[in-house]
Amino acid sequence: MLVLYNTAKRAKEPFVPADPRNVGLYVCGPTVYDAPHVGNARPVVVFDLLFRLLRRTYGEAHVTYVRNITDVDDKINAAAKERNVAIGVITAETARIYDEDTKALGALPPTREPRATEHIAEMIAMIAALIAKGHAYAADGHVLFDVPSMPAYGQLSRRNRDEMIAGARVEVAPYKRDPADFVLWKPSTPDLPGWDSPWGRGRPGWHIECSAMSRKYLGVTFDIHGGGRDLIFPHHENEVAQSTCTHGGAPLARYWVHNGFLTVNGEKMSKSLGNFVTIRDALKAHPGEVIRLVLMSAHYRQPLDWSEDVLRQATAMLDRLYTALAHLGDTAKAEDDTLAAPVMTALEDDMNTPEALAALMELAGRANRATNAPEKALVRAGLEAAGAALGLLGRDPKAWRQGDGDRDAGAIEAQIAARLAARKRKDFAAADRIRDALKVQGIELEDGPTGTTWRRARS
RNA sequence: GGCCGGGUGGCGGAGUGGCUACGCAGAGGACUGCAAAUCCUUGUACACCGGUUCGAUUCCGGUCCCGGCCUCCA
Repeated sequence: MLVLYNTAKRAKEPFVPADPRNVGLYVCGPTVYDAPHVGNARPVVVFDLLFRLLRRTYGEAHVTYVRNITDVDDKINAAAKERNVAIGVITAETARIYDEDTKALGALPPTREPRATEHIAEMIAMIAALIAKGHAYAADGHVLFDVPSMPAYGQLSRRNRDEMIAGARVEVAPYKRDPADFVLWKPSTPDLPGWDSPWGRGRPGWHIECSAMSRKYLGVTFDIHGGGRDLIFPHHENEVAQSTCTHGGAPLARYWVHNGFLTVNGEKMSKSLGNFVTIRDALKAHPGEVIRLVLMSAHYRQPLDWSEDVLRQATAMLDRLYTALAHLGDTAKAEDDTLAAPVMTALEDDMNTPEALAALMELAGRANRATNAPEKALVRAGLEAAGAALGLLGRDPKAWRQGDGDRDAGAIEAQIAARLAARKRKDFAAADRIRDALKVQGIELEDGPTGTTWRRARS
């Protein structure tokens, strides 16, 4: 039984889909104006984990995961202007990088990745419906959502209108009837992207795309809406307002799941603070699997501090796991994967990845202790099932330990053979010289009962 | 100012009203020609002050500190 912490209730709840044959998950995706950083990777990994969990429970064909791509936004316009290239160049390039980076982190592609610019008509229709129902109004070329028209506004983020107005740090635009009103549509000057609409040529506000696209691909009410916790307000609150008012009060999402931040020295990693590392740069120094494991090393709702030390620790954990797999040799896995159960149970408890990883490490210990084939087969089945649930351990242990570029393998094997010969004639000094020479090159030797194996040391 | 989170051993990080996960690092032992890998053993932890309780790290109240949202933000 999957249990999730529902932000709307501020409590853990059993997850029961409205229709188990058609489970819907919507996650706010990237605004494609700049290469994503590791903080942006956190929800990618967290919701990939949830996607895997749902698919495992309800069947791959019965889960729809939608993650949008926001390709119309003022930051994109600014980036295009700054680099003096067309907007389409920026969005295409950034979307490509995002795709490559998320793939490198072992994230499955979502079922759908709709783009905002391809759903302008749906947004216009929704805005028109909101105006018709008295929840929005046109003013000065803009269309605004009329917050006072919705008494329940603020439930998700648990803040009321008065507090927001009192705490507002921004000047209220003159065309707003109420300070809390937010933009659904805004006018575009000729140099900016724009679409014809009943309110003139313009472009959508920030929140409306998610309301329009989730409706189109998942329906009026769907199961889970996810994103970073910084989206709770205003983005998700406003999505709720737009969608429920368009749909006569039908709720937007039944469960809301929000991930905590990645921090650096305790502070949120963000573009504006400048304390970010792009996924791309992180991948230059570490395998994607290491980064993925780091992002799972803390519970998803907790802050997670990004540092060299956590990367080192995640690398050590993967070394241990892949060494354990190697220890199982070529024993085929058993049919029975019940040994993965503790990992699954931990994941079903609001995606408790630290506990799941602890259980996984215990399986590694068991693999190392296993002496007979039936037990090895059982442990392998457990490790593989648990690895698949976590999106880890998909590589060949030998490839992990020795690296993909095997260009030196022949030379290394030759050195190992020479050392073996030296050991046979008890010339340990010569044998150790060979081992030390390899070590300088980052090659570590391990003598086992079935011979000597080697691996590349990782920092 | 308003609203939210969080403070766990050298480090990362779960969890629990009483039996102190897991990993990394450290120590001792086994194995090894010596190592490495592996196995076994091992350590003083729960911000502070009160309260409830037979008993609190875990519940309640307060204090201090850190972070987040209220503006673009995963």
